[in-house]
Amino acid sequence: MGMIKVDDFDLQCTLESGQIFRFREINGWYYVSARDKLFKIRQLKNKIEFHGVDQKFIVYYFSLDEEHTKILEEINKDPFINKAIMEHRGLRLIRQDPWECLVAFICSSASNIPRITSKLNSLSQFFGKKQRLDDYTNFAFPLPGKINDYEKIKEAKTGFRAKYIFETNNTIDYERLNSLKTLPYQSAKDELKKFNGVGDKVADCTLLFSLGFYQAFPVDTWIKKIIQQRYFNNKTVPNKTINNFGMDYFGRYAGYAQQFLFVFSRMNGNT
DNA sequence: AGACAGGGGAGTG
DNA sequence: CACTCCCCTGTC
Repeated sequence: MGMIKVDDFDLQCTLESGQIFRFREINGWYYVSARDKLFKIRQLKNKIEFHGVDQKFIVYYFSLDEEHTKILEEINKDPFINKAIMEHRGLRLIRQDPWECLVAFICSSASNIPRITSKLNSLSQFFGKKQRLDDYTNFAFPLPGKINDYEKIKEAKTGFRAKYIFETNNTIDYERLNSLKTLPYQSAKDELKKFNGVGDKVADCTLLFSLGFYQAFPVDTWIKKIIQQRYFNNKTVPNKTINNFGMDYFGRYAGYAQQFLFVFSRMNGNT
């Protein structure tokens, strides 16, 4: 158990911003599954309280050690992004496990959050180890190599993504994933895109959420919508154009800008 | 009730 | 680049 004082951190906004999928709120606590870890956490004003992992992990996982103020200053390029930042002050990027992150975003294609959660929980249940915290039971996310039964993967309702997950599981390991951290952005992205089921968006999510590439600017339909509306005079442009624009305009922490815009766009509906 | 789209990607042309 | 299909589920 532990308790930390935090500044500029909003637990709920961070957890519910579409970065991670395996968490659940019970009686004021968030129970969070992160690869092989299961912990619970809650926020009371500027304090967070947690059980199940040590403080070092919490600080790392929720990016509490970063120069947050400086990052916000760097991406704060205009009144609109400023508004998005102010409305969702405390939103942080989570530092995920790269393997779980990659599979999660392969599952995300043409899907939505509840269904992604369902797929990941089923995969964990079928291939991972059972865990318990208080009266809450869940399953650890299986290691690479463990998600090796194609029929079971289908059973997790992964649909056409089943073959992608199966192939990726059989060819990837942590050494290969972690080695991507040392590559330049574009090379790391190209490497990820070699996996079936991984295109620009899934690669960028994996790079941003789990491999430390803060310049990555994932383009999904929400980001496409808001960027076109605010920066392209509401004209339809290719995703590649939006990707390039985001990285050029917001700079080395473009991924943070993307996260604020994503939450802002979703909160404000599809108008 | 059946068509349709949903926080992409691959395979075509 | 534009277009279609991919599996599945909830929705109108």
